[in-house]
Amino acid sequence: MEDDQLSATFAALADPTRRAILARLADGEATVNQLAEPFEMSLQAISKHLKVLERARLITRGRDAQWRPCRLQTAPLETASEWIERYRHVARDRLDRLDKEIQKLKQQQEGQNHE
Amino acid sequence: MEDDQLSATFAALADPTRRAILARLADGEATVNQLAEPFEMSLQAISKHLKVLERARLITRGRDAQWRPCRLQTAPLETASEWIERYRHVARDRLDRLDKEIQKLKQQQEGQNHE
DNA sequence: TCCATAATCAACCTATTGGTTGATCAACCG
DNA sequence: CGGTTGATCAACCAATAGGTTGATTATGGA
Repeated sequence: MEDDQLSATFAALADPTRRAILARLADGEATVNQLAEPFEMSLQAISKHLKVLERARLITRGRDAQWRPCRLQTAPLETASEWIERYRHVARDRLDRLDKEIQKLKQQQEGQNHE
Repeated sequence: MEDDQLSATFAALADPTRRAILARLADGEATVNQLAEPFEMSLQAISKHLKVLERARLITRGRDAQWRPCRLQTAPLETASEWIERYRHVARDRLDRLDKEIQKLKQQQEGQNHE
Protein backbone atom coordinates (compact mmCIF):
# COMPACT_ATOMS: atom_id res chain seq x y z
CA MET A 1 0.00 0.00 0.00
CA GLU A 2 1.41 3.36 -1.01
CA ASP A 3 1.11 6.81 0.45
CA ASP A 4 -0.68 8.54 -2.42
CA GLN A 5 -4.46 8.75 -2.49
CA LEU A 6 -5.01 6.75 -5.65
CA SER A 7 -2.83 3.88 -4.48
CA ALA A 8 -4.62 3.85 -1.14
CA THR A 9 -7.98 3.69 -2.91
CA PHE A 10 -7.02 0.79 -5.17
CA ALA A 11 -5.31 -1.05 -2.31
CA ALA A 12 -8.47 -0.71 -0.22
CA LEU A 13 -10.54 -2.08 -3.09
CA ALA A 14 -8.18 -5.04 -3.55
CA ASP A 15 -9.78 -7.05 -0.75
CA PRO A 16 -13.09 -8.89 -1.17
CA THR A 17 -14.12 -8.32 2.44
CA ARG A 18 -13.66 -4.59 2.07
CA ARG A 19 -15.51 -4.55 -1.24
CA ALA A 20 -18.41 -6.39 0.41
CA ILE A 21 -18.41 -3.81 3.19
CA LEU A 22 -18.55 -0.97 0.68
CA ALA A 23 -21.33 -2.74 -1.21
CA ARG A 24 -23.30 -2.97 2.03
CA LEU A 25 -22.67 0.70 2.80
CA ALA A 26 -23.93 1.73 -0.62
CA ASP A 27 -27.37 0.80 0.76
CA GLY A 28 -26.92 3.12 3.72
CA GLU A 29 -25.16 3.65 7.03
CA ALA A 30 -24.26 0.73 9.27
CA THR A 31 -22.51 0.09 12.56
CA VAL A 32 -19.38 -2.03 12.95
CA ASN A 33 -21.34 -4.97 14.36
CA GLN A 34 -23.85 -4.80 11.53
CA LEU A 35 -21.06 -4.77 8.98
CA ALA A 36 -19.26 -7.65 10.70
CA GLU A 37 -22.35 -9.86 10.93
CA PRO A 38 -22.07 -11.59 7.49
CA PHE A 39 -18.42 -12.55 7.97
CA GLU A 40 -16.73 -15.44 9.71
CA MET A 41 -13.84 -13.38 11.00
CA SER A 42 -13.50 -11.55 14.30
CA LEU A 43 -14.91 -8.10 15.01
CA GLN A 44 -11.36 -6.83 15.41
CA ALA A 45 -10.48 -7.92 11.90
CA ILE A 46 -13.48 -5.98 10.55
CA SER A 47 -12.43 -3.01 12.64
CA LYS A 48 -9.03 -3.15 10.93
CA HIS A 49 -10.65 -3.29 7.50
CA LEU A 50 -12.73 -0.25 8.40
CA LYS A 51 -9.60 1.59 9.43
CA VAL A 52 -8.09 0.86 6.02
CA LEU A 53 -11.24 2.14 4.31
CA GLU A 54 -11.23 5.23 6.52
CA ARG A 55 -7.58 6.04 5.77
CA ALA A 56 -8.40 5.67 2.06
CA ARG A 57 -11.28 8.13 2.67
CA LEU A 58 -13.77 5.61 1.31
CA ILE A 59 -15.80 5.84 4.51
CA THR A 60 -16.34 8.33 7.30
CA ARG A 61 -17.43 7.43 10.80
CA GLY A 62 -19.84 9.28 13.05
CA ARG A 63 -20.63 8.90 16.74
CA ASP A 64 -24.02 7.85 18.06
CA ALA A 65 -23.60 6.90 21.75
CA GLN A 66 -21.38 3.79 21.74
CA TRP A 67 -22.08 3.15 18.09
CA ARG A 68 -19.85 4.36 15.28
CA PRO A 69 -22.00 4.44 12.15
CA CYS A 70 -20.04 4.15 8.91
CA ARG A 71 -20.96 6.13 5.81
CA LEU A 72 -19.73 5.58 2.27
CA GLN A 73 -17.78 8.39 0.59
CA THR A 74 -17.89 8.23 -3.19
CA ALA A 75 -15.28 10.88 -4.04
CA PRO A 76 -12.30 8.47 -4.10
CA LEU A 77 -14.35 6.02 -6.16
CA GLU A 78 -14.90 8.77 -8.69
CA THR A 79 -11.17 9.53 -8.90
CA ALA A 80 -10.31 5.85 -9.27
CA SER A 81 -12.93 5.39 -11.95
CA GLU A 82 -11.64 8.40 -13.82
CA TRP A 83 -8.09 7.02 -13.80
CA ILE A 84 -9.24 3.72 -15.25
CA GLU A 85 -11.49 5.29 -17.87
CA ARG A 86 -8.78 7.66 -18.97
CA TYR A 87 -6.37 4.90 -19.94
CA ARG A 88 -9.06 2.65 -21.32
CA HIS A 89 -9.98 5.47 -23.70
CA VAL A 90 -6.40 6.31 -24.62
CA ALA A 91 -5.87 2.68 -25.56
CA ARG A 92 -9.15 2.46 -27.46
CA ASP A 93 -8.50 5.66 -29.42
CA ARG A 94 -5.04 4.40 -30.33
CA LEU A 95 -6.50 1.16 -31.65
CA ASP A 96 -9.06 3.13 -33.63
CA ARG A 97 -6.28 5.14 -35.28
CA LEU A 98 -4.35 1.97 -36.07
CA ASP A 99 -7.48 0.52 -37.62
CA LYS A 100 -7.92 3.55 -39.87
CA GLU A 101 -4.31 3.37 -40.99
CA ILE A 102 -4.73 -0.26 -41.91
CA GLN A 103 -7.83 0.60 -43.90
CA LYS A 104 -5.91 3.30 -45.73
CA LEU A 105 -3.02 0.95 -46.54
CA LYS A 106 -5.47 -1.63 -47.85
CA GLN A 107 -7.10 0.95 -50.11
CA GLN A 108 -3.70 2.03 -51.46
CA GLN A 109 -2.89 -1.62 -52.19
CA GLU A 110 -6.21 -1.99 -54.01
CA GLY A 111 -5.32 1.00 -56.15
CA GLN A 112 -1.95 -0.51 -57.07
CA ASN A 113 -3.56 -3.81 -58.06
CA HIS A 114 -5.74 -1.99 -60.56
CA GLU A 115 -2.82 -0.27 -62.32
CA MET B 1 -3.54 -9.78 -2.79
CA GLU B 2 -6.40 -12.18 -3.30
CA ASP B 3 -7.04 -14.99 -5.71
CA ASP B 4 -10.13 -13.58 -7.44
CA GLN B 5 -9.77 -11.60 -10.64
CA LEU B 6 -11.20 -8.33 -9.33
CA SER B 7 -8.90 -8.33 -6.30
CA ALA B 8 -5.91 -9.06 -8.52
CA THR B 9 -6.84 -6.15 -10.78
CA PHE B 10 -7.21 -3.65 -7.97
CA ALA B 11 -4.06 -4.91 -6.24
CA ALA B 12 -2.12 -4.47 -9.48
CA LEU B 13 -3.44 -0.91 -9.81
CA ALA B 14 -2.48 -0.08 -6.22
CA ASP B 15 1.13 0.63 -7.12
CA PRO B 16 2.24 3.90 -8.77
CA THR B 17 5.03 2.19 -10.73
CA ARG B 18 2.58 -0.30 -12.22
CA ARG B 19 0.08 2.45 -13.01
CA ALA B 20 2.82 4.40 -14.79
CA ILE B 21 3.67 1.28 -16.79
CA LEU B 22 0.04 0.86 -17.82
CA ALA B 23 -0.17 4.53 -18.73
CA ARG B 24 2.87 4.08 -20.96
CA LEU B 25 1.37 0.96 -22.55
CA ALA B 26 -1.84 2.79 -23.36
CA ASP B 27 0.25 4.60 -26.00
CA GLY B 28 1.34 1.31 -27.54
CA GLU B 29 3.54 -1.75 -27.12
CA ALA B 30 6.89 -1.55 -25.35
CA THR B 31 9.72 -3.84 -24.34
CA VAL B 32 10.84 -4.42 -20.76
CA ASN B 33 13.87 -2.16 -21.14
CA GLN B 34 11.77 0.61 -22.65
CA LEU B 35 9.31 0.34 -19.78
CA ALA B 36 12.09 0.31 -17.19
CA GLU B 37 13.89 3.34 -18.60
CA PRO B 38 12.00 6.09 -16.70
CA PHE B 39 12.45 4.41 -13.30
CA GLU B 40 15.28 4.42 -10.79
CA MET B 41 14.83 0.81 -9.82
CA SER B 42 16.49 -2.29 -11.26
CA LEU B 43 15.32 -4.08 -14.38
CA GLN B 44 14.50 -7.10 -12.24
CA ALA B 45 12.11 -5.04 -10.14
CA ILE B 46 10.30 -3.90 -13.30
CA SER B 47 10.22 -7.50 -14.47
CA LYS B 48 8.47 -8.42 -11.22
CA HIS B 49 5.94 -5.63 -11.69
CA LEU B 50 5.25 -6.90 -15.18
CA LYS B 51 4.67 -10.36 -13.81
CA VAL B 52 2.09 -8.95 -11.41
CA LEU B 53 0.38 -7.13 -14.29
CA GLU B 54 0.46 -10.28 -16.39
CA ARG B 55 -1.07 -12.46 -13.65
CA ALA B 56 -3.80 -9.81 -13.30
CA ARG B 57 -4.30 -10.12 -17.08
CA LEU B 58 -3.71 -6.38 -17.50
CA ILE B 59 -0.95 -7.08 -20.00
CA THR B 60 0.04 -9.85 -22.39
CA ARG B 61 3.55 -10.51 -23.62
CA GLY B 62 4.69 -11.53 -27.05
CA ARG B 63 8.04 -12.77 -28.35
CA ASP B 64 10.15 -10.90 -30.87
CA ALA B 65 13.64 -12.45 -30.89
CA GLN B 66 15.14 -11.57 -27.49
CA TRP B 67 12.54 -8.89 -26.83
CA ARG B 68 9.29 -9.45 -24.96
CA PRO B 69 6.91 -6.71 -26.10
CA CYS B 70 4.16 -5.93 -23.60
CA ARG B 71 0.63 -5.08 -24.69
CA LEU B 72 -2.14 -3.53 -22.58
CA GLN B 73 -5.32 -5.55 -22.08
CA THR B 74 -8.33 -3.42 -21.22
CA ALA B 75 -10.84 -6.12 -20.27
CA PRO B 76 -9.93 -6.19 -16.56
CA LEU B 77 -9.99 -2.40 -16.50
CA GLU B 78 -13.52 -2.55 -17.80
CA THR B 79 -14.61 -4.99 -15.09
CA ALA B 80 -12.96 -2.90 -12.38
CA SER B 81 -14.56 0.26 -13.69
CA GLU B 82 -17.94 -1.42 -13.76
CA TRP B 83 -17.62 -2.51 -10.14
CA ILE B 84 -16.83 1.00 -9.02
CA GLU B 85 -19.55 2.63 -11.11
CA ARG B 86 -22.14 0.18 -9.85
CA TYR B 87 -21.69 1.14 -6.22
CA ARG B 88 -21.24 4.80 -6.94
CA HIS B 89 -24.64 4.73 -8.61
CA VAL B 90 -26.32 2.67 -5.91
CA ALA B 91 -25.14 5.21 -3.37
CA ARG B 92 -26.18 8.17 -5.50
CA ASP B 93 -29.64 6.75 -6.19
CA ARG B 94 -30.13 6.09 -2.50
CA LEU B 95 -29.24 9.69 -1.69
CA ASP B 96 -31.66 10.88 -4.37
CA ARG B 97 -34.45 8.86 -2.75
CA LEU B 98 -33.60 10.24 0.67
CA ASP B 99 -33.71 13.73 -0.79
CA LYS B 100 -37.17 13.16 -2.23
CA GLU B 101 -38.44 11.83 1.09
CA ILE B 102 -37.15 14.88 2.85
CA GLN B 103 -38.91 17.10 0.30
CA LYS B 104 -42.13 15.20 0.91
CA LEU B 105 -41.85 15.54 4.69
CA LYS B 106 -41.23 19.26 4.31
CA GLN B 107 -44.32 19.63 2.13
CA GLN B 108 -46.43 17.72 4.67
CA GLN B 109 -45.16 20.01 7.41
CA GLU B 110 -46.09 23.04 5.28
CA GLY B 111 -49.61 21.66 4.98
CA GLN B 112 -49.92 21.24 8.75
CA ASN B 113 -48.77 24.79 9.36
CA HIS B 114 -51.62 26.09 7.20
CA GLU B 115 -54.36 24.21 9.11
C1' DT C 1 -22.85 1.94 41.22
C1' DC C 2 -22.34 -2.10 38.51
C1' DC C 3 -22.87 -4.58 34.38
C1' DA C 4 -23.63 -5.28 29.44
C1' DT C 5 -22.71 -3.70 24.91
C1' DA C 6 -19.98 -1.38 21.04
C1' DA C 7 -15.74 -0.78 19.49
C1' DT C 8 -10.80 -0.08 19.65
C1' DC C 9 -5.98 -0.95 21.19
C1' DA C 10 -1.97 -3.94 21.71
C1' DA C 11 0.86 -7.76 20.96
C1' DC C 12 1.72 -11.44 18.26
C1' DC C 13 2.10 -14.61 14.08
C1' DT C 14 2.49 -15.94 9.19
C1' DA C 15 2.36 -14.87 4.38
C1' DT C 16 3.09 -11.56 0.88
C1' DT C 17 5.17 -7.23 -1.25
C1' DG C 18 8.58 -4.75 -3.28
C1' DG C 19 13.00 -4.17 -3.57
C1' DT C 20 18.08 -5.83 -3.90
C1' DT C 21 22.22 -8.59 -6.07
C1' DG C 22 24.19 -12.44 -8.64
C1' DA C 23 23.56 -16.18 -11.84
C1' DT C 24 21.34 -17.96 -15.83
C1' DC C 25 18.90 -18.48 -20.27
C1' DA C 26 17.96 -17.12 -25.09
C1' DA C 27 18.78 -14.85 -29.27
C1' DC C 28 21.38 -12.03 -32.33
C1' DC C 29 25.85 -10.59 -34.45
C1' DG C 30 30.99 -10.37 -35.67
C1' DC D 1 32.47 -20.08 -32.00
C1' DG D 2 32.34 -16.19 -28.44
C1' DG D 3 30.56 -11.90 -26.88
C1' DT D 4 26.73 -8.74 -26.19
C1' DT D 5 22.11 -7.66 -25.29
C1' DG D 6 17.30 -8.57 -23.40
C1' DA D 7 15.10 -10.59 -19.92
C1' DT D 8 14.16 -13.94 -16.25
C1' DC D 9 15.26 -16.89 -12.20
C1' DA D 10 16.80 -17.50 -7.41
C1' DA D 11 17.93 -16.23 -2.93
C1' DC D 12 17.65 -12.92 0.29
C1' DC D 13 15.79 -8.93 3.13
C1' DA D 14 12.82 -5.39 5.54
C1' DA D 15 8.29 -3.78 5.77
C1' DT D 16 3.41 -4.49 5.50
C1' DA D 17 -1.07 -7.04 5.34
C1' DG D 18 -4.41 -9.63 7.38
C1' DG D 19 -5.65 -12.43 10.71
C1' DT D 20 -5.72 -14.06 15.84
C1' DT D 21 -6.50 -13.43 21.19
C1' DG D 22 -6.68 -10.67 25.33
C1' DA D 23 -7.11 -6.23 27.53
C1' DT D 24 -9.07 -1.65 27.50
C1' DT D 25 -12.15 2.37 26.72
C1' DA D 26 -16.68 4.51 26.38
C1' DT D 27 -21.54 4.67 26.70
C1' DG D 28 -26.23 3.32 28.27
C1' DG D 29 -29.32 1.11 31.40
C1' DA D 30 -30.91 -1.49 35.82
